[in-house]
Amino acid sequence: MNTLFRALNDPTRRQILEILREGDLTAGEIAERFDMTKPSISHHLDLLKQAELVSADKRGQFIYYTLNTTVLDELLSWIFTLKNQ
Amino acid sequence: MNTLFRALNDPTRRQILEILREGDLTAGEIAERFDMTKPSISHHLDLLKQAELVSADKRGQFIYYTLNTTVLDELLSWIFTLKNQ
DNA sequence: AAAGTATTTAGATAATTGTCTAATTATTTA
DNA sequence: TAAATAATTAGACAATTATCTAAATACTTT
Repeated sequence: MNTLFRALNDPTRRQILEILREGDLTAGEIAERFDMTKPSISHHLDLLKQAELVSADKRGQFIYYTLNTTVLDELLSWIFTLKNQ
Repeated sequence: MNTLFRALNDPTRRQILEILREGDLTAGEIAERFDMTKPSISHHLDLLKQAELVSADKRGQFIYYTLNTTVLDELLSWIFTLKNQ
């Protein structure tokens, strides 16, 4: 849970997840959408990957990133427990 | 959302929320349950209050803290949107 | 009013985090 | 094989955060 919350605790990373909801993108395509250097985006992608919120798939020269929402189920049930629901 | 995620991004604060799920407690009672000084707990309570995850109710010399899960609804719908559900 | 209890505020410090530039690795194409 | 392209890794730096001790505020009880 710690890694998950840490990953979610940044607006850029949350926006990356929202963008990936529309479909897979390469690291470069993701970086294009932000006013930030590629190494910075690469670092954010790494944290998202650590939390298993995205998976990286290398195809030739490119690395495609895919949203992975499975790990959010754990978060959902934590919230529901808090809400006694 | 930023304040909410920031508040949730700490194991002590998440544990405070879990404890308050069982019922309201004073700041001192909360602090007793942690191996941490009262000022540190007070600081954590302040961040939870900023995120509106708890509310503070002063009764005489004591301040009772109450869990407030309403703000979690926003988080739930953000997660559901990500999951396309 | 003074002493005691509950809690917060202030200020300091070490650790973590987000960002950058420069360098490196890996792949493709001329 | 050399040059170009995609992406990461390394290293530095400023900002933020978690924690502590000491001091201040607020209320209660004697």
